[in-house]
Amino acid sequence: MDENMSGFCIKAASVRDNNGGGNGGGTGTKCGRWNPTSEQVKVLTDLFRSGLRTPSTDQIQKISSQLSFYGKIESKNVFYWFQNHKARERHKRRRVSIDHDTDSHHHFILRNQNISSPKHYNGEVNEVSEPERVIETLQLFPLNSFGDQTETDRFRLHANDYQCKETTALSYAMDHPPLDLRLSFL
Amino acid sequence: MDENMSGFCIKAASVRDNNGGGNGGGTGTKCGRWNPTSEQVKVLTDLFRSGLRTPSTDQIQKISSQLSFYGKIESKNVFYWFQNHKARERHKRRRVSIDHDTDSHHHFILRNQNISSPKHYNGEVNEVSEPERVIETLQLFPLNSFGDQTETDRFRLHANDYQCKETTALSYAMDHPPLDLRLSFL
DNA sequence: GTGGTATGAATGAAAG
DNA sequence: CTTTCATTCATACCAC
Repeated sequence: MDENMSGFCIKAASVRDNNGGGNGGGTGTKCGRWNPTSEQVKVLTDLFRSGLRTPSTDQIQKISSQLSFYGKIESKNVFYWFQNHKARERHKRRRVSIDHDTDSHHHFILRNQNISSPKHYNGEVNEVSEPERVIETLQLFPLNSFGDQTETDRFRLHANDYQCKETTALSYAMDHPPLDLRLSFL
Repeated sequence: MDENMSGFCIKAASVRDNNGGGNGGGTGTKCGRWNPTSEQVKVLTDLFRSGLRTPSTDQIQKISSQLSFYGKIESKNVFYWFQNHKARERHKRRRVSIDHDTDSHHHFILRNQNISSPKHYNGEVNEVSEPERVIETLQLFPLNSFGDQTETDRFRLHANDYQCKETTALSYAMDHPPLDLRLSFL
């Protein structure tokens, strides 16, 4: 594949290594895409946990500037990071709750061991439960900018009806289960 | 980072052994990550072969629910399975087609468009028709360090100017850089 | 014990 | 915002 990814990969550092220390030498001197330092991740996560979800352009620039202290970073990285983090947070949340709902009928495997898999580990390792707590420093920005989503939330009153998409034969066939034959739609 | 391993698998069954029959194999799978049962793999593979590539969320949920009969499984696992399977098939395929040039035509694929800058990140993100943004919060420091581009610079962010160029606002926040704490300016 | 391979999991980047 | 793609990390398992 061609790499004209605008790129440079001068930074030989970092990997998702671990040491909080520096961007240490990493396995992957491989470049091509941003590989955040632990500190960078920490700061970003911290900001996210503080309630920042969709930083404005200004905020992105500032964050990026600050994080460049720890290593190479661009604004778009920050942008993507927040987008991904937010999206995956939601996705995960959705998926987990679905799992817990549908999870209620397989307690007996009758194979060689009953599992008793605890299906209530519900918490994220990450305390995602923090509502929209906005730290006061965040409020230094205009409240009606995009710093908080009081406005966008209003559009989300209706549940993401996301569940009523297409009803293909496939999904139809999976609905009523004759157990093993449930896969007969194949 | 923010992923809980979600679990432990007490299931001693399954292995990617090969008998398509029972989930007998049982090398005594340790755990840490999902280890699909033979039946689970079989079903997933069949689904894949029947044309299913990227199941929607509800499909994933149904599949996962069905497969939970054979052992512990989560929606996440189904999601990842399809993701990986598709990607790896594509990868193999790509590798094959690259040196597929049996004839003298070099129609290499090169479906990699050059990714220069995130053209999507032009700031159009989600402006929900903000009539006017009234800054009613006190500005401890001017946001428009470079001028009045609070609105306009949304359309240019992808420069490689990630190096800090403003110092006015920042100098406020950091008397002396305690590193992490420098982001308090947000 | 070491290395290779298959594959689960994660995530940056981008497309839709 | 949601979904998909591509790459990489991590781990289980097998072979030697």
